[in-house]
Amino acid sequence: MGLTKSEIFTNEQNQIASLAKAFAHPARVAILQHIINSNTCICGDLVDEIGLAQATISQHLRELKNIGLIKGNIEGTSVCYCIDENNWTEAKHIISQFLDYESKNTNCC
Amino acid sequence: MGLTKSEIFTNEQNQIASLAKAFAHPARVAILQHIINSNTCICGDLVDEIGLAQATISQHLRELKNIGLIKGNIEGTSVCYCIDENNWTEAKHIISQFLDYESKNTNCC
DNA sequence: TTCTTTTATCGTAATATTGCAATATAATAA
DNA sequence: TTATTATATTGCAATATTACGATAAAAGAA
Repeated sequence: MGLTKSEIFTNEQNQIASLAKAFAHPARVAILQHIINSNTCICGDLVDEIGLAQATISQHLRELKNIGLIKGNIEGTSVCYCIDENNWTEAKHIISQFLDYESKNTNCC
Repeated sequence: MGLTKSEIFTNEQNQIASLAKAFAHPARVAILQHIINSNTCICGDLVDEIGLAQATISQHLRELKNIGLIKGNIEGTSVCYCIDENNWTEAKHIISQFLDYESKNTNCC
């Protein structure tokens, strides 16, 4: 047990859940907000601004990169991270569509 | 370790992460979609329609109820679950606002 | 009352996540 | 070359999540 039964759900359900999981930790939310709001997006800056160890930040960055929300460009010894705009927009659409429902069941509950 | 350091993040960051966590499992996405799309929202129907044990569905329902996305009304021996429209709308706004960013850094990366 | 139905909770095993020290890797500087 | 700097990876401990059988609780039926 303890293993999510992905195979019994639709691709859409699994995709929504995967995207939501990327946003489901405050450190990753903070990382994304920092990348969005600052003009620089150097990994080391994130370590300074967020109070977590370098290894931890790097791990969260990898998760965000794996799901495609950010991408990293090597600049000398540093890495500049930024939002992958295409994937971000797609993610926004998928989640918005899921959240955007018009109530039909005014008689229920 | 293994404990999220909530205290180093803003309330907004923690709130976004908590909401996202509710959507971060396909079973909960499926439950919400079923509640939204069907006219009935009886717990037992969800157990039949989704291929998970009754205890597991009940556990997911509790998580969704705890965060306020759904509410349950007792109807005889069954429980009718439905979306908490006010909280759902609020959650939608919080997440949409987070996802809705206009790119400023065309020169970055 | 007892039986049935429905949902919730408990207990537990398996797996996943979080966090960090230590270390490895890669690029540049001296 | 050897240092230095920045990031990634490894390994591990602590905690959280997922899933389900067993059982409890609550309401109605017999």
